Order: sequence, then C-alpha cells, then structure tokens
Amino acid sequence: MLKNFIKQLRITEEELQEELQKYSNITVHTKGDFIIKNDEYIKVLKIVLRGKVRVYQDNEDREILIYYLNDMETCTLSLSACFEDCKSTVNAIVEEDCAILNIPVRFVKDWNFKYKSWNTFTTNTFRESYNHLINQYSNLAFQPLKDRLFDYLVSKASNFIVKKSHQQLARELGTTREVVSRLLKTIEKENKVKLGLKEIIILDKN
Amino acid sequence: MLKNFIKQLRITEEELQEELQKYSNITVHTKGDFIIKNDEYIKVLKIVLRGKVRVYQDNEDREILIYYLNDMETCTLSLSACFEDCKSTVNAIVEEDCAILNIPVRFVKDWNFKYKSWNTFTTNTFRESYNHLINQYSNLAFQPLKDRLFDYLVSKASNFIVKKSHQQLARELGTTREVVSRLLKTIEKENKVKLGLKEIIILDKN
DNA sequence: TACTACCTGTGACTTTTGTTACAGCATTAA
DNA sequence: TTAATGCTGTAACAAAAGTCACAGGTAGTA
Repeated sequence: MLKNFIKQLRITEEELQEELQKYSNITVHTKGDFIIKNDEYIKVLKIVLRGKVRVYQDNEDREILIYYLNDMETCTLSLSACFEDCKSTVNAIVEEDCAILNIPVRFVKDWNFKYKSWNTFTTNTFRESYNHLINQYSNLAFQPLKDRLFDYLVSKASNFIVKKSHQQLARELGTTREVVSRLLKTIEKENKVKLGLKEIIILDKN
Repeated sequence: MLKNFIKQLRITEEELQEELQKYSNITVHTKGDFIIKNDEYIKVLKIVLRGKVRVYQDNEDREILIYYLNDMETCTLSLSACFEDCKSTVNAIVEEDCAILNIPVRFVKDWNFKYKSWNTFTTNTFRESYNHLINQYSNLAFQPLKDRLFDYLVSKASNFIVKKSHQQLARELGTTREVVSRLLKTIEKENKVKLGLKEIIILDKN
C-alpha cells in the first residue's frame, strides 16, 4: 500500500522512498474511530491510503464538514501542523474502515526542501485544499441551503444514488435534520430526486 | 521597498536577492484600481509592499471579503496560481494607494525548490491563509451575523475606531446595507458601540 | 446657493432557516 | 415477539436575514 502511495505521488527519489519505509508506519482503523481530536497536538501527518475519513469542526450541537479524506488523500490540516507545532481545530472520524500512513511531523518539513517530489506533493495539497475551501466558503455565503444541499447530493452521488440519512446530510452541511427533510421534500416535488430509506436517487442533475 | 521585503522575509540567499531585483518590478496604484479581475489569467505574483488591497468574490449583487492585503502581505490566490496556470476567481481592488511587487509566475515555482527562504515563505503563506480561511468558514457557518459583524468591527478597529460605512461593512460580510444598519443599532443599544458618520466607536469589546 | 452623491435610520413585509413536538415505519437485538 | 433504536414526515411556531420603500442628513462641488 505504501508503494501505491509512492507511485501515485510520483515519489521518484530512492532515498525518500527509503525514508518513508523507515520512518512512517501504517495503522488500521475501524468505523467510528477518532483519528484526530479537537484541541489535541498533531504529531504525525495522516494520509489515508484506503478507506474514508470525515474531517469536521463542531460547535456546541452542530457540525460542519471541512472535507472528506478518501483513498490516497492527505489531511491538509495535519500537513499544515507539520510546519508549526500546534493543536488541531478539527475532529476526524473514520467513516469506512481504513489504512492510514503516519509520518512524524519532523520529517515532513525537512523533506519539503530536500526532495523535489515531496515539495510538489505538499504544495499541491495546499493549493488544491485552499481552492476547494474558497469554493465552499463562497457557496456558504451565497447559495441558499436548498441549492447547497442539492449540489452536495450531486457531488456525493455514485450512480445517481446517495446513501446517507438526513441526519448525516444535516451534519455535513451544518444544519439540522428537520431542515434537510423539509428541503429534500420540496426538491422531490420538483422531480429532481426520489427519496427512499437512507437513500436518495438523483433524477435530474439541474 | 524591495529591500524591506527581502529583509522581512529573511531572504538570505544573495542569488535570490539578485533574481528578485532582476525579474520583479514594482508598480504603484491608486484607490479604486483593480489589481486582479475575476476570470482573468494570473501572470504575476502580487505582493503588497505598501497600501491596502481588498480581495473579494462577487455574486450578482452581493460580495464577500476573502482577505485584505496590507503592508508586506502576499495574495495567496495569485501565489496558488503560480503553480498551475489558471484564471482568477476573485477581484482585488485598491483601497489605499499602494506599491505592489510583481513577480512573474514562472519564477515563483522554480524558486520554491531552489531557495530555502523562498520555500519557507510560500509554505507559510499557504499555511496561514488556510488556517485563516478555515476560521472564516466556520464563523460563517456557526455565528449569527450580529456576532460576526461585532467581531469584525473589533478586528478592524484601530484605537477602538472603525472608519467604514455601513455599505462597506455589508460588502465585506456578504450581506446588505439595511441589515448592517439594523444590527449596528441593536449593538449600540447594548452599549457596545457608538455610531457616528462613517465611524463606529467600540465601547466594550465583549 | 443648489445640485448631486453618499450616508444613515427605520417601518413593514417576505423568505429562509431553526426549533419543538409528535407520529409512523423499518431494522436489529433480546 | 417485543422492545429499542434510528429514520423519515410534518405541523406550528420563532428567529434571523433579506427586500422594499422612503425620509432625512452630510459633504463636496459646480
């Protein structure tokens, strides 16, 4: 699995490959495990090799999704923490059993100037995350919840189907279950989705 | 002014200092000038040496502030664009006359692995911007507008005074003038601010 | 002075979102 | 089978934010 990662990232330097072998380790986790907890120090860079992790912020009784980590994705916030010792401001919880590559923070920073491919990797991670977050931000600012919900469904659908409960959707969008139920009903009346139990079928992507 | 920048960023490599001298140029702009326009290609990294620039996204009739650039601050989005040719998704407008350092994108990427101090600079820029944006994001998600407005006033106050019109505040917070006027009035009734013409005095920071 | 362009205040109304409360189903474990 | 738990639907109400309309103030300037 580490080899996949090395390949996917185009880590060509043999020396870096060896360092990765030597200093990183792979851990496995099952659904519901917390990978990162709010207000705890971040000591390793977490890269999801396989599985799915939800990274979110919470606020009293509500939450908002920051991002999902899927196969071969890196937690940008823990990457950021590698460059300055700091506490996490988010939680990360395993949604699908996963294998995680853990790289102690002290290496991540050094490698950044030592290995070109690592430099490219960290820069791209930051860049993509930043652009993604700006989009999220302006959607949150401008789009009514109904549109954000529908767009979210479309983005998360595989084969036009989203297998999530209203509660989950509410969490990820930073709202409440009742509101999601209500909005889904109105979207259904517009013939854009069909609602089932823990399953939503997208009928019309516009 | 370029020397200030070199000093402030701790750019120690003489070779990089020379490259900066050689390839970058400084432009001056007056209030109201657009530095970056939505949907235009980004060709240079913009660093504000002196002055103030407002970077925002717009959406039909409303806007939302992404960030302000003050003395010695770098436009993270144009930095991001240096690593992949792309169009701007924001506008940047001069709010206070300014001097801007322009570095053609092709250098920025190369320097990132060539000069350690440049690498540190770009990484820090990304890191700080990302953290800042995550805060903005979760405030937008969780805080009522009244609290965001008050916090914003506190953050922008110098000597407990904010010299902005309600219209400006509305723009920066992604809302409308009437809403700001109304909220400011209720905050004034709570004796937390005192309203004047184009001037708001903070009385109580809590 | 008179004109213009901003700026602020505010009432009345609408829309969106959140809250409370409850009912009915489905699924799983005991 | 029964109980418990989680999922969905929905009415009724409350609060927050946005919209419309208009009045009056201030400052610059022609």
